[in-house]
Amino acid sequence: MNSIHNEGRSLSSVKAGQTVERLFELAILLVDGLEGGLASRGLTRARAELIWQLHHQGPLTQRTLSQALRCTPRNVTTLVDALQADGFVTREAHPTDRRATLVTLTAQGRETATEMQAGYQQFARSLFEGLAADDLASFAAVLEQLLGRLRNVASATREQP
Amino acid sequence: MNSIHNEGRSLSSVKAGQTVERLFELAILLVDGLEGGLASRGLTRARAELIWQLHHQGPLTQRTLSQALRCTPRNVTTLVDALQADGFVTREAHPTDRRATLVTLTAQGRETATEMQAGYQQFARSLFEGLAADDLASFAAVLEQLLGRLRNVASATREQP
DNA sequence: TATTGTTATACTCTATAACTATA
DNA sequence: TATAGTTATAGAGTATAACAATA
Repeated sequence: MNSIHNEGRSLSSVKAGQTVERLFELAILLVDGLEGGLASRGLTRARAELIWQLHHQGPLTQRTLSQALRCTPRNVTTLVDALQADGFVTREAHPTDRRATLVTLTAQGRETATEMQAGYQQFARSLFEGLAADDLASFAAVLEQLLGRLRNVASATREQP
Repeated sequence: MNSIHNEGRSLSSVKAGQTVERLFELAILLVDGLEGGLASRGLTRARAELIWQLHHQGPLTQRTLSQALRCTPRNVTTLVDALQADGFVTREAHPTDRRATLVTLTAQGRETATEMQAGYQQFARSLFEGLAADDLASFAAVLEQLLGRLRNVASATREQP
């Protein structure tokens, strides 16, 4: 008797658990796939994110980069060192603040960023290829809801950890 | 004129790109949230995954663990060293193969695994709370399709990198 | 001869703390 | 005094290669 009474709730609960499992699996596959593509260009995820920021925002100080990447200034030093050694970025003098350095993409860095962007869009198209527009739209809508909840949790956690 | 002709395809393409961006954001939030919870128990993601395997499959050799975790045997040595030092696992003699060691959860390890599982289910319920069963079902269906594609890509990449 | 786990070594990401040059 | 970036040091995950004990 209880089984009938609880059926809806139990099923939803099980479904929710399974779906979260799938979401985690998806997360892992996405990140792994991304890193595989980056490795073939001699990049790691952290270094690629730095290039990505510069590509979208133009030259930035290391201070700004450390905030954009949510890591310490010391960490940015290491990343920029590596990217500079591999020819992706240069350190330029800041026009008005002699303490700061402007990290700037080289031609090679810009080319790499452009390739990453193209690969990303190609990946997006192939992932959803053949999916009905309606299905994509409703999937995206639920995804947006989930993201809203998660962003709230994340920002609350950052403020009061 | 071209804009009308291409509208459907362009819109889908844009939507696909946006949705992939959201998927990546979701992946990051999921992993970050997970790691926050683990850190409060003195665990890292890699160590938690090892505990998770033992919890679901019982005592395993390090060889088997290295395959389950997709990392080198050497890496497993480091993880087991750390987990053993913190009291989560022990190394036991293999009953028939004197080369192998069986990594086994301690009482503390089992308790931690149980807590992780409870937290995971709680998280799953709260993430989907209030979402209509239909929406959840169709979301899960699309998710399953995407996973199918990604798994193919991933396994193909592993075999011919 | 093949397999299990280890020592040795190295690279990457990350962090805190102390310090230099500049604002 | 505060800020930008560095040196110094450390922990964690990961990898390859060489080696021991055992199968």
